[in-house]
Amino acid sequence: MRPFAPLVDRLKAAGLRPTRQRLQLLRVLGEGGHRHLTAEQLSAEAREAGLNVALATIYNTLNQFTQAGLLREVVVEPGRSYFDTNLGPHHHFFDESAGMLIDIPADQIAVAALPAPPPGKRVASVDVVVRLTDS
Amino acid sequence: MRPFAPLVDRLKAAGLRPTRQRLQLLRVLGEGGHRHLTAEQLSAEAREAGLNVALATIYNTLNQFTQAGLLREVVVEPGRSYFDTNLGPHHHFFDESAGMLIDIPADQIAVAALPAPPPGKRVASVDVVVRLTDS
DNA sequence: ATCTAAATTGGAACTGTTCCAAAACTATTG
DNA sequence: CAATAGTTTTGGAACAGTTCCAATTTAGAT
Repeated sequence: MRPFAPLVDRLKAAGLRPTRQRLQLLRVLGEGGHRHLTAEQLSAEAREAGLNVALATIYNTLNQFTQAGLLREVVVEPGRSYFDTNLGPHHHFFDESAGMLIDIPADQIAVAALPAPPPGKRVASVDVVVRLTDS
Repeated sequence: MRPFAPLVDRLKAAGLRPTRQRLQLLRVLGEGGHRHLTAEQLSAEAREAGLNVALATIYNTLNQFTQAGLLREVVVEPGRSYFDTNLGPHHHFFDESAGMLIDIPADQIAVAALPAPPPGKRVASVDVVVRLTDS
């Protein structure tokens, strides 16, 4: 059989049908540790890997994966979304000039004493972005 | 014709010519405490106030003010920028469903033990965004 | 195999923002 | 306060990233 079995299970567990495109993209995303990719970057990698996946599918898939908890969206720049394969608790350096994100392990930043959220609301996430410039 | 004097000074101090549009927008921005506005929102407020300022000028001005340190840009949503009139150190709640920002005073969030930035880079800012959803 | 619902596709549409050349303005100088 | 030079403003076109759409293809169940 194919070596896709674990990926298939991963998609099924997330409530997503294991289609060819989703499997291929999941595999590309999983290559080489934790990564931060934009839609265009993923599209380019898929093309390099010989896959041909429509850009609309890239967007659909990234959004579905995010919704399903297989990815996390990181918003650091207006007009562009990054998708993070690191699902554990952590934060980010953002190098604006390079447009690159670097993980910061959660235990290296202590966020203490969060004020209570407004009534009727609850905290969904706490995102810390440390912006970098050349020095 | 002189209730504008302090605003004129503020612009000059920032190295910006005190043009009619910049003065008018600076005044709108200064009304009613600290605020978080998008370009469209500022444009709408200006229109309501009877000013007519081109959208391109709104964008130019917001960017110039940000550059000059009269505003701060807050990135919480892909595809839309918020501009913050609160220049002091602080962080934000972001209510995604309402698209609204709420200030969190700096002393209510303790960010400790930041790791060293990569070589050749320095920390430009530390932005904490606490995302809210309905509970 | 057949069938139905879901996913993919390419392209058009849409949103927020920036760019552009022309016109209007601000500051300076005589 | 007039002429001038350099900025700023303007409306519209252009642009980037993303979403939408109708038609086609595919997955999973019968």
